[in-house]
Amino acid sequence: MAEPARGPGRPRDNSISERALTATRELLVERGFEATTIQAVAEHSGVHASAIYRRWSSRIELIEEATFPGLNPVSVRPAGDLRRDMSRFVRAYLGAFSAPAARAATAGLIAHHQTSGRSRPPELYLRVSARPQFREILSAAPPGTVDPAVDPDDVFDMLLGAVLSRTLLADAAAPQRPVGRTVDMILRLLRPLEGDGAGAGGRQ
Amino acid sequence: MAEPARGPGRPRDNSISERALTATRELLVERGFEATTIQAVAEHSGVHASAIYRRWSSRIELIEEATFPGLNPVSVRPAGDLRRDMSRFVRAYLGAFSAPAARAATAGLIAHHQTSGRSRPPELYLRVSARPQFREILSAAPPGTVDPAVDPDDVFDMLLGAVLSRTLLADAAAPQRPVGRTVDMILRLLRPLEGDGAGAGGRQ
Amino acid sequence: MAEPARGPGRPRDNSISERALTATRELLVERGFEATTIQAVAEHSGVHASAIYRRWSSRIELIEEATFPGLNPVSVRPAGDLRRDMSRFVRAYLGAFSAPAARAATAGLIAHHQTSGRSRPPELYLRVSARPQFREILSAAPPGTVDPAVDPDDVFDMLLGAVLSRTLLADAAAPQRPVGRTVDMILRLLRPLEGDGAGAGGRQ
Amino acid sequence: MAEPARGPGRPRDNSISERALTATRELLVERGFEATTIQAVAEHSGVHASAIYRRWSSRIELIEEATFPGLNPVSVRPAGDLRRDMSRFVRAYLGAFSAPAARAATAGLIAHHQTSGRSRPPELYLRVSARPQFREILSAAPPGTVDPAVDPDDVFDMLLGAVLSRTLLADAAAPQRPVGRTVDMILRLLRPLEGDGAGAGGRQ
DNA sequence: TGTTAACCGAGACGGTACGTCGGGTCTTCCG
DNA sequence: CGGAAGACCCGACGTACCGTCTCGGTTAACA
Repeated sequence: MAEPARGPGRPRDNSISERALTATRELLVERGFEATTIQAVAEHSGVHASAIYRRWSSRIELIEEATFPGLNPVSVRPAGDLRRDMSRFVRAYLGAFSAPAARAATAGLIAHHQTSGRSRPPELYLRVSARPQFREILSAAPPGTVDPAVDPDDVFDMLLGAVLSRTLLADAAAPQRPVGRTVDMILRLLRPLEGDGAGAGGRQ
Repeated sequence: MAEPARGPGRPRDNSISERALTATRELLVERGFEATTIQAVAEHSGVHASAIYRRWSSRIELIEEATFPGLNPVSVRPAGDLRRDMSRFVRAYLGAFSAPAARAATAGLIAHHQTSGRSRPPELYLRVSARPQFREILSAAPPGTVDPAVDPDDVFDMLLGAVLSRTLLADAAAPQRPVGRTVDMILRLLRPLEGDGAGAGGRQ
Repeated sequence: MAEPARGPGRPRDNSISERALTATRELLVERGFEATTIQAVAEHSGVHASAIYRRWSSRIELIEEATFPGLNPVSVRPAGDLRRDMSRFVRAYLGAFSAPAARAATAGLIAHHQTSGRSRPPELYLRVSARPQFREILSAAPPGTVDPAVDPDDVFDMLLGAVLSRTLLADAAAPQRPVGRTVDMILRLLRPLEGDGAGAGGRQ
Repeated sequence: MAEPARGPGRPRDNSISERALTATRELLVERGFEATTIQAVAEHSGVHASAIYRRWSSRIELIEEATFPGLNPVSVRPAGDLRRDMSRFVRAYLGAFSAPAARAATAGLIAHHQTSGRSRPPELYLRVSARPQFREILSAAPPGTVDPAVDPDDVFDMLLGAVLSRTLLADAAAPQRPVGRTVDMILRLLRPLEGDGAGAGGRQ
């Protein structure tokens, strides 16, 4: 967004960045995270490796930008209709991780960030901007729609299951579970208990 | 399990395997998945690298055996009390992933298996023997306790969220969310809808 | 020499050339031939590398100009007094190589010119204008002073030993052998043999 | 000489060392010192670069061993006949530097050792074991043959001129000046002055 | 009591990727 | 047009792991 300052010196050739990012995504899909080395990207894209190092300080940063550019996967204004809002949110949230390259990269990125430097918190990719958004949607829901006894964070963790099970674990070739089913599950979790609330949940 | 044939020749020194596995776990915790190389394990354990290659054909196999030996994380006989059975199951299931070394290895192993060889299906570590077990518990529940409209696989995916969010994303130093909360969530999902069942779930 | 045409446009800043050459000499002395890269000169002098490339087409040319500008190390008119003429010549000749920067550069320049391009003949730095001059001095010597059986080139080669042993091989910190000793050696070589000339030299 | 200890572990493949050294010499002659990189040696010899790094810690060490193995160029027992002894010595000494690969490497090696580390003194290649040897020959000469007023080191420096002028400066294709001429020059330097010794050389 | 076969350590081997640095060329902005 | 800045391709550098291999030297079970 916005040209990068444009000072003196030869400007960067944008097509080089694009070629590198595209090649990165292709390699992620075709050969996987481990094989997506800077050398391989250079060879596959025709860009010289040093031009890649000039832009990204490591292969991790390259892969991050190729798969999660900007890092703001979800941005939905709640309208007050719980099912409708949730449906849009889940669709957008899942969408950020459903691109083939993102699917191929997520586990590797998490593995990397669990350890080194902790430059970015490991859960960045999955929670950032999404968890607050999720809470916002719940706040906007009509009174009586959401059980106040339920912790939104607990529900959000459940939603993560749907995301990660599709992203990391499901066979890439298999058909994805439809999004609507996941929304139903979330709504089930939020629904207030009838009667006295002594049914399933309540303790602990 | 079962001694390895025991023909002529010098038998393997079991203490070497143990030292290697222990060092592997220590390195996973202290330095993370990427830094847990065979060379590092050799150096840290005092075992020579070739003795490690004699036992495990790659660093991935070494890490797998060090963190998920046997690969049967859960084994619970359902007793028919849904809350009680589910509580024991979730506790056992989470337990398999809560060891520090397993936490440090899971993402890396998933990343590896997403691609290469597909020797083992990627979701192995998380579903194997657990998904059928989960269904079994639901089957054993008293009639009327579990909504027949709910797909057990959808619920299981939600449970994965609780597992993975603790395993991969949460800060290792932060306190873990208590297991009971997760069990409540699962039971909420399974609870039949009052009235006609056309409430929250049903469409799509 | 002579201003460079002075057409339209901004004239060259001469101080830049000087700063670069000075920095080159300093780097040669402080860090040696290999470390005297164009990048290092740019950094050390505050002159941008591209301004250096505008003036010299390679680092070799830069170093050459910094250490042997003009390439006419010796220029002595012989007066006919052999010892006096030779003394002045040797002093001037050695002087051309005794500057610290020249000492540090000579071997590297020779190594470069042995191979590449042969743009300049490799022995340039050591013989050009000096070998003819040397012969001239011998011609100007009074008859009977110089043995006609001696090949001036052979003697000049010997003189090179004194030069190179000081330039390339002697420890920079060690005291230099005095010039007079070298002159004595040269004169010994030139002195005619007494008697029949059947003494030391003569055959071959 | 003498097998290299033969400890445990897989022994080194000697043919690899030989192939590398041979390729190094070939590249020195054909492409020169600067182009004799470890990569080029690897490619030209078919030996993998890592096998080269296992034996030599830098390209300088590789080139040193390829051109001056053992570093004892001269080893002559003086017999007491000055001309004969000197002739054998000069022949051997020149021989050490006359191999085409040595000619191509010497200047570069000197340039390198002038600076870095000073692991080996720069003049090593030219003086080691030769300067003492030279003095020994002079000592063994019959009395009256060598002028005691002459400093052997001064004479040796002159000899270096003959060596270096052939090694570094002469065109590789040109015919070499015959060795006998150089021996004559040396003997001229050593010859005692007739009469009182106050002739050509004396003081200063 | 030997054989024999597998173990163990050590370390060489050909590979691949890493990230850095220097080389020259070229392109842009500013004075 | 000169000068600073910096991107561009290129290639060498030396390090670290990978997984395979060949050794010399144990160490047991078996004949």
